Amino acid sequence: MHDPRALVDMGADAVRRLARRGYTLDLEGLEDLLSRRNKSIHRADELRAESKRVAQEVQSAARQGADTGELKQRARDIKDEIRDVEAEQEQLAGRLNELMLGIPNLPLDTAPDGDSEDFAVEVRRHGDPPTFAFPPKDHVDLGEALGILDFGRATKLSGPRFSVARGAGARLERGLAAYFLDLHTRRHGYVEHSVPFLVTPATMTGTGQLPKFEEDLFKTGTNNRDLYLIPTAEVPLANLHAEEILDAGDLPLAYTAYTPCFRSEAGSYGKDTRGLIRLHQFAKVEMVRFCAPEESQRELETMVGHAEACLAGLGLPYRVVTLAAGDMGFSAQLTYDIEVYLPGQGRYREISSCSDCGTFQARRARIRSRDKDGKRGLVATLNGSGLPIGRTVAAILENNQRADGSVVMPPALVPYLGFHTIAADGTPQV
RNA sequence: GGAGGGCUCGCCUAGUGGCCGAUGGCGCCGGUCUUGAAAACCGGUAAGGGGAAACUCUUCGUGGGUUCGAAUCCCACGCCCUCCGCCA
Repeated sequence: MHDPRALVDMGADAVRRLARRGYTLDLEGLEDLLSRRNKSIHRADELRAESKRVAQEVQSAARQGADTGELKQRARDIKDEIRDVEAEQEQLAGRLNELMLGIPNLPLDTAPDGDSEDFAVEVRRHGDPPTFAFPPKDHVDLGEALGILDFGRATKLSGPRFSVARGAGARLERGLAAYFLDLHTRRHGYVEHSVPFLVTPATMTGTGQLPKFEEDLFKTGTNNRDLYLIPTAEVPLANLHAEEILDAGDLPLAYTAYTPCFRSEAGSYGKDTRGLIRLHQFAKVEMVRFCAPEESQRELETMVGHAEACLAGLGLPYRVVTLAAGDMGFSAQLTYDIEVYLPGQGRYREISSCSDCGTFQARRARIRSRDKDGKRGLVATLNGSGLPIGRTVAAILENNQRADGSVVMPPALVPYLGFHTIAADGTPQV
């Protein structure tokens, strides 16, 4: 969310930047609504001040034994008027809030033009796509042949877009999670958290999923409580400090959590229906950082580095791209995607998304800081995947497959797995 | 699910209808003193809205209500604690 005043002051520049992501800002409408709300606030303030004065007069009149009947009547009249003005004020404030909650973050000018992934600009590449002396299989064929992935039974249990991992496959998932968490906590300075997977509407609003994207979420309504399943650990992690004032000296804060993620994938019918790429439930290690707003762009570079370290450590070829202004998430002002090479598809696919949200989420969730001089301000929030387990499993299987159908594990992972190869029959080779 | 107790400005705490946006202590910040530090003493120290500013309004868990006037009275809800039941 933006400060409505700041948006109005930015004027045409705000309109231009929002237009880059396909949002048409009605600047005059906003200005008008803001000024009407402010006038209403001012009027209500005046009336309340008057009402206080009259109450004082009643008291002093009563002390002197004078008749208070007339004064009391006047106070009652003022109260009625206050009621009316406050109702108007509430209505205007509600409309303004609703409008503000629906305006996406302002893309930085460093984000390229465009409205889809086709306009992403490559920043750098790491590693080379492997070459095979045989036609490489995709992770579904590999995983099912090895008996470590079972999509058929997942569908039996829950319908499409779910997965079951078995034996060495399940162990691979668990090992990856431990590997990523160790990397972030021991080498990158993140504090590991274990967080709720069900959160309130207010929490979902803090990070920007609500009110606009409810259809992307799974919702529960048990015992008259509306709770949503988290689509990413970014939601509980970034909201940890909602309504708080952090000590500026403690920044930056770096948090990580390993959680399942639940996404309805509404509107993606027929897209990536095969395999581990797009599921209703997947597991992910997430990174979240809180920092001073002026540090956020540098912090984003740092965080991308942490995500890259995950891939580099596993020996997976990847590239980093800057997302186009119109392709970024609602809360982001700049996003880098990391794409891993998938031999089964013969191309790079998104495996991590690292976003600088500036103060956009902090204003929604009211996450502030106070420096030594007592000066208060909003913090900046950043989030990045580091990394999703399913897509990483797919990348390892496809990149490390051998002609006989066996798969070699990345050396860095061996201590976490207890085996170095998954044999063609699915047996882990110690 | 049942019974009781609680929720005040970072923490603890005073406050049972008006001069209370709210007492005191701790903590924190600044100053005096000191070679420096500690101690002592003095001063400051909640958040938010509106306003260029002066200033003003709101907030004592949340929402309603009574009243000219509510931290204080009434109602509902939420959260926390203790005990009972159930449960991983």
